[in-house]
Amino acid sequence: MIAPELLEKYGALKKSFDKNEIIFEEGNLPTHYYQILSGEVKMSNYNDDGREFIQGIFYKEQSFGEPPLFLNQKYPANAIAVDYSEILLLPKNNFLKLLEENPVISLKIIENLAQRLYYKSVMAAEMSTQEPEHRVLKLIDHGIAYFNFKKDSNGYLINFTRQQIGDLTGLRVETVIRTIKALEKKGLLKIINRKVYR
Amino acid sequence: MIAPELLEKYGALKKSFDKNEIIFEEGNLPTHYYQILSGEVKMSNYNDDGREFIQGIFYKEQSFGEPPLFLNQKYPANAIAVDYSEILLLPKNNFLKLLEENPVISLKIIENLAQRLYYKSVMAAEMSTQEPEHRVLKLIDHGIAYFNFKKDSNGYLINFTRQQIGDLTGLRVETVIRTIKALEKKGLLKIINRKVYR
DNA sequence: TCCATTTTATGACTTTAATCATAAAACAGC
DNA sequence: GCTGTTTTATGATTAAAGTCATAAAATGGA
Repeated sequence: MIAPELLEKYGALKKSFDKNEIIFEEGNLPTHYYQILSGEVKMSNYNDDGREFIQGIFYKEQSFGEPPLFLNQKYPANAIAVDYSEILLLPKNNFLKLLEENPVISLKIIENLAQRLYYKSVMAAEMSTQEPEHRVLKLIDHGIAYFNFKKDSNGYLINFTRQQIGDLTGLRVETVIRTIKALEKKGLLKIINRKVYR
Repeated sequence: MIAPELLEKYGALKKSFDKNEIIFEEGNLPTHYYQILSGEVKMSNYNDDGREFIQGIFYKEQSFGEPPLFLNQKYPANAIAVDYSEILLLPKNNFLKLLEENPVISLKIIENLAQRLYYKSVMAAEMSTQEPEHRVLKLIDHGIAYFNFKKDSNGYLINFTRQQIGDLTGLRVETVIRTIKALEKKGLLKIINRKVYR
């Protein structure tokens, strides 16, 4: 969301991450601003018994991990490359300097944080209701609006695995599979050779 | 978090709300920036069968409802006065003008949004684990850090009702009551004539 | 001070997602 | 093309929070 040229002007460097490589870890202090050039990144937590919760998935041109950067707090989650990804890293001080010298960027950051807060609010309310069908459908509809789902003749292709949907909604895979089938039976989405369309 | 004098300079007006009075409603478009002078405000959703989910509780000097204001989106939740409250209202355009002319305020807003996003991330991960004891304890510990809980000889007094804890964590009252008792038995908190201390 | 409402509390029962087991289909790397 | 891994799938069982019923204690107005 910040022009790559501007980031580079302030000293941002490109770094590549292999599939499943860790970009930063929960508990560490932030040192950089991160913006994706290509690929896909997830932020997630692992609880005591190894179960994953995905906070969010980010794609090209998106940034991630800013909140702790602004607050001088430890990262509340890990950032992991889902695919091979190229990311621009700008050291914290340079980033703050960039913001200071380019006030219009502040508004961009505000809008971005506002957007993410909005998503979390909607999902939090949805997740508290406990009904799997609600949770899954809300996630899918949010994904259509904000992730890069593509539309074809069958509708929007939801390119998440059942496992990812589970990790994003706090449900188990089996429950997601059954829920998706139930939603299909109700005509709320389509399953065409295992792929989900809405 | 923005100096009241500055808000008034840009035309903010004080408005009073009675206990349980609605400040704005889910589905409406934002028109103002809101900042609390005194009292207590909650933002919450009601699902189909009337069950409440509290997104957050705000106290004096705090602002609320900004994300949709920046995004031109409908409010995802209601704002309701928990007690009689006095609130400064600044019309949207004046607020944006204030921001534009006072760049240092932008950083304040960013920090505030970052803080709220941080809370939502932590709670989202916690709520997905499904374990009531985890959820309740995390909420309480967050409250100690960010709500105005007061410390006395017994520890921090958690001045939430069991119902409020339930509405904030997505648990039923009975479950909260039983969970709190279980946490007391484990020595993780104290119950002194029905009040919870940590 | 009295009364209505809210909050806390407890027990019995039910529902529902998690868990466990198992397997076929699809995909990815060599 | 073969093989190991991931993803989707289904059935049986279990555990745990929700639900329902009921009530005592506390609180707040009139």
